Amino acid sequence: MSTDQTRLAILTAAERLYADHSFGDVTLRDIVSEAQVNLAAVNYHFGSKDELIAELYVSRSIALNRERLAELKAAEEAGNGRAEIRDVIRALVGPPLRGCLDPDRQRSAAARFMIRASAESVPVIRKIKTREIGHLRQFAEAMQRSLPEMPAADIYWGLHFALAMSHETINANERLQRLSGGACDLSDVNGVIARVVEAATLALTAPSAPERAAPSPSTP
Amino acid sequence: MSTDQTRLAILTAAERLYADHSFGDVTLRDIVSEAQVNLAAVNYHFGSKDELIAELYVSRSIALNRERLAELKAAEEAGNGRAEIRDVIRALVGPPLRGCLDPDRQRSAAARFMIRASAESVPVIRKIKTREIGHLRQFAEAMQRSLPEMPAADIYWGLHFALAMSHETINANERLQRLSGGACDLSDVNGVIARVVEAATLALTAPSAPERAAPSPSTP
DNA sequence: AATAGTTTCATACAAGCGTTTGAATTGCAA
DNA sequence: TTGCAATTCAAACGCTTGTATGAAACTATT
Repeated sequence: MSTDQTRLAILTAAERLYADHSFGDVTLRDIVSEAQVNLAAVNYHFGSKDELIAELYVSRSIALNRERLAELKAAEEAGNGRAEIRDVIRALVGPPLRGCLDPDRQRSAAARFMIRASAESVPVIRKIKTREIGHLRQFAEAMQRSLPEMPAADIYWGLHFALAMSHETINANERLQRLSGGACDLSDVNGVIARVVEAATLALTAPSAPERAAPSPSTP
Repeated sequence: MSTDQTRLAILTAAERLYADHSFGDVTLRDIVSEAQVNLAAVNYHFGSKDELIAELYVSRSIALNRERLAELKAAEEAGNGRAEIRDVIRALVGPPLRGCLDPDRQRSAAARFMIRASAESVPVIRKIKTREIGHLRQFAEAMQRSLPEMPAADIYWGLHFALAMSHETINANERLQRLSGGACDLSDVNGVIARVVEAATLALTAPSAPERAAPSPSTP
C-alpha cells in the first residue's frame, strides 16, 4: 500500500470518528482500527496524535473557507460588488448546515468534524484557531459593504449570532427534535437554512440600541 | 473534618475546574488537589467519578431551573398570566448570561459548568439530560401563551435560537472579542442580555415562511 | 537477481488514569 | 477513658493511553 493511501485512510477514519464522538473519547487504537492500518502507522506518517488532528483540522478548515468564499464571491459579483446581506449570511452558514444535515454520512463527516472542533475546544486546535478569525473577518467586511451605514459592533454581533444559530442547530439538533416532538423538520435542509438566514438577518437589521433596556432582576 | 465539609469541598473544586477546562482534561487527581482532600475521598463519598459529575450536574441544573422559572413566574404574574415574549425569553437567557459574564469567578463557576455540560456532552451527563427537555417545555408553553397565534414549530425554533445565541455568546466570547477588536463589549452584561433578547424576539416574530426561498447553489 | 530505501507489523514501554485496599486517625457515645 | 464507627490516608492495583523499537515485508532501481 502506498504512503498516500495509508495517510488518507487514517485521515478519513479519524474524521469519521471525530464526527460522531468527542475528542476525549477517540483513541489512537480506535482510529487505526477504523482505518485498518497498524497502530504504529499514525506515529510513522504524522509524528504524533496531535499532529494528525492538526493536519486534519487545517485541511478541512481550508476546504470550508474555500466553499464559503466561493459562495460569497458569487453573491457579490451578482450584485456588482455589493451582495444582499441575506446572501452574505447564507454563504457563511449554508456550507456547514448543508454539510452537517446532509443525509450522506460520508460527505457530512468533514462538516461535523469542523463543528465539533469549533464547539469542543482541544488544546492542539485552539492554538491554530487564529486562522478562523482572519477568515471570518472577510465576512464581516462583506457584511459591512452590504450595510454601509451599520455600526461595526452591530456587524460583529450579527455575524456572531448567525454562527451561533447555525452551530447550535447542528450541535443541539437532538434536543430540538425531542423538544418539538418532530414539529421542527431538520431533514428539510433548505428550509432550515432559510430559517437561520432569516433570523440572522432580522437580528442584524434590528435597531442597535434596544428601546427596552433590560431590568436587572434580583441581582444583589 | 465532617463528611459534609469534604463533600462540599470536592463539589466546588470540581465545579471550578470544569468551569475552565474540558471534561476530558480534568482528572480525579486535579480535583482532589484543588479541594485539598485525599485521592480516595471522591470514591468514598460519591462512589465514582461519574457519580460525582452526575450529582454536580443535577444540583446545578435544579438551581438554574429554579432561577429561570422564578423570573418567568414574576413576568407572567406581572402580565396577569400572559407575559411579554421578551420577558419570557429574558427569563430563559438572562440567568446563564448573568452567571457566566459575571466578573466574580466564584459565582460564575456554576453557570460556566452548566454551559460546558450543555455544549460538550459527556456520556454520564447525556443520560440525565432528559430533565432539560421537560424544563424547556415549560418555556415553550409560556411562549405559546404569550403568542397564541404562533405555530408551534415557530415557537420551538425561536426557543432554540434564543438558547443558541446565549450559549454561543458564552462559549465563543473570546472569538467575538478578538474578531471585533474589542468593539463588542461583553462586560456590559445587561447590554449583552438586551441584544440577545432583542435578536431572539425578532427571529421569533418574523414571518414563519420566508418569502425568499434559499437557492441550493452548486450541490451535485 | 541483488541491494538500498520505505513502509508495515507485533510487541513493548513508561506514564497516567480511576479505583481499591487496609491500616491509621479521628470523632463521639457510653 | 474506653470502644466503636466513621473518615482519612499512603500505597498499590489493573487497565488504557500515546509512543518507541527492531525485525519483517514490500518497492523500486540497478
